[in-house]
Amino acid sequence: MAKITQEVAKTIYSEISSLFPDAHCELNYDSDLHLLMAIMLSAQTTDASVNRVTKALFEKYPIVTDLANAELADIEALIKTLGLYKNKAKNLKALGIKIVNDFKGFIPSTQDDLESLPGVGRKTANVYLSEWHKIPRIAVDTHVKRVSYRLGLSLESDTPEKVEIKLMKLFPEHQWIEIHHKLIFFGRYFCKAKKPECKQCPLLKICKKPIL
DNA sequence: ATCCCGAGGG
DNA sequence: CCCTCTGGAT
Repeated sequence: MAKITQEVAKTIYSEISSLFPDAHCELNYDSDLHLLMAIMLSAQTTDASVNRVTKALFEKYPIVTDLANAELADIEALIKTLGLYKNKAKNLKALGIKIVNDFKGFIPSTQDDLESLPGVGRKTANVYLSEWHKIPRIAVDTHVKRVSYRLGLSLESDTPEKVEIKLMKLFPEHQWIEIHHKLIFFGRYFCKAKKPECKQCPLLKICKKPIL
């Protein structure tokens, strides 16, 4: 039973690798702080929308003390075109203050410390750790969750953390960082929520929920 | 379980 | 109009 699933995982890896050989993080950033900010802003929002506001945001707040001293209204104005912008603005400033006060101005590098920051949960911490520190993680977002369910790797009722654990058992650790990006690209551009490209999908035979 | 919450696509 | 987009806090 578990053996069969491992074979399936191998097929999935090979097929989506062919579709998206160079899947990668599509958020723009130029420092660890700015990466963390961009990931936080990307909640329930497309990366393209985030990239549209971060250029000006990063110019106004180059380092963490700038963010800690920011006027809330200024941050809000800069990210107003994003969903959930009031929460995100409040969290950004509070995150800056906490990093200055509790972490000597350095972005923390452990899961627990990252998740202690306002607006940073498991998913955001996972993305940050794998993207900046290259620590193997599989962040489960809406795309990964949907694709995993459709391909029969997880249940629809599974929490993101459960999906994450199942995927970590399925794929070897050295593939975690890239499989995360490949699943994202596959979900974003191919196995889309609304109009998935099922007719041309190389994984149609595996899929539990084909829409034809 | 519910709230937050704008842009883009269909 | 409706749904979706790399969620987190209460």
